[in-house]
Amino acid sequence: MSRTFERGSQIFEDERPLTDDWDPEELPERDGELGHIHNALAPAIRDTGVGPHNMFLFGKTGQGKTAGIEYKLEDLEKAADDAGLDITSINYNCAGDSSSYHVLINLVERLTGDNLNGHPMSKITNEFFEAVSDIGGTVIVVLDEIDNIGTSDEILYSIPRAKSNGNIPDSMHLSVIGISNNFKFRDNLSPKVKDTLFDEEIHFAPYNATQLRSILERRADQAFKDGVLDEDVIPLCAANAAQDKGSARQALRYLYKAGELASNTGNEMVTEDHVRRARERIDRKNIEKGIREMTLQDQMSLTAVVALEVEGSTPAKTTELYARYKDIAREINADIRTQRSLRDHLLELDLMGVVDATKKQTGNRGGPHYVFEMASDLGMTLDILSEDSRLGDAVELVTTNRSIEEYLD
DNA sequence: GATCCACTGGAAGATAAGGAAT
DNA sequence: ATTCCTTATCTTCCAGTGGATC
Repeated sequence: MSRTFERGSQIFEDERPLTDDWDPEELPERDGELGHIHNALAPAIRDTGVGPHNMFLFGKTGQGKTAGIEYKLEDLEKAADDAGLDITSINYNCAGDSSSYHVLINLVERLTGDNLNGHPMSKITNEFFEAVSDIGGTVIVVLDEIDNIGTSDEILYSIPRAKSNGNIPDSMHLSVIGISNNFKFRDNLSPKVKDTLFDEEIHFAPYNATQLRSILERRADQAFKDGVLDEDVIPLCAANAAQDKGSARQALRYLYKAGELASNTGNEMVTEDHVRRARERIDRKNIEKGIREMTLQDQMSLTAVVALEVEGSTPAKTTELYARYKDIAREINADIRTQRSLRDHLLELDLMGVVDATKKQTGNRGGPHYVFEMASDLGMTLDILSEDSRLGDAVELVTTNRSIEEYLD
């Protein structure tokens, strides 16, 4: 069977609004947060001696943090033009930089064209402030995904203090806006950075199903041809994403994939069934990626949860999981860690969203303890784990145990 | 209501691996 | 090649928690 490539689509009018790098024209679902940002930026336009406040935006991925700040900065620059004020924003994404040093080098390269890699930190810092001084007026540095710099947070300290340290002229303003989806990063920052940086902390809470629905509707309007979406398609995508992470990005992926499935198979309508299949594929990809990137210890911990889940004995306590974990580690000849360590791994898996950890205060012996169970799809997880070259044997053992038990029943 | 117990959470120190400096 | 530094990951240890038990 041979297919010819065809121009145009029965389904899509314009696919761009469904992709990650689309800049939305409005964000009504984020009115509250945008209001906060507005207030924090407002001093720049008032021009009464103070620059815009430093800000820290945090919230999980796909909550409109980046889109929100870009949206307000655009507003601000327009207002500055009208008012004849000199305001410049520098947008920088720290993904791929592992320290303040890297970030500064790349910022300097972007501003001056010189790559100063290898030079001492102090020279690079000076070079950066000189470049900023050349721009003059009000300069706002936006550092997206700032958590990548880990604990080397000098840059977050030096930018807010630039004026009082005499690095830039008194006549100008320099502020920094940090964006992060990692809550731990915020807690681990050094106290002096917290002092200087957090004039404003703005939290982006996950979208609920209704909000996701209106976001999807707006994008779908532009992306799809009229009337090709079954009426349940958008609510289903929204509900699925809301239940999981509350991420707009995720909801859009479901919708886009569903559209592609319909388009590729020559259907004229996108149906609920397409959404279901799109979701299965995307979720499986996500779980696969997550598991592949785990350390062996994480994978074995997960296998232990899977094993007990298969037997129907979840939610299970740490001790029960530890016994199973030891069996698994022995089976594949891996190092056996302590129970304390396993607990940390299990809690780590909880953060990733693969398993669910619940803290209980009751129990036949009292005192606090955790119970763990699977959060992601058991069948898919089992499938993916058993494909692993090393863990496969252990997984087989787990499933064989089940068949023996079923036999005994 | 004192004591017990299974578990937690945090700290301190050990160990290994990777990178930079010498 | 060797030494030093940093970072990540574990282990060991132990006080703290709070319902169960006597």
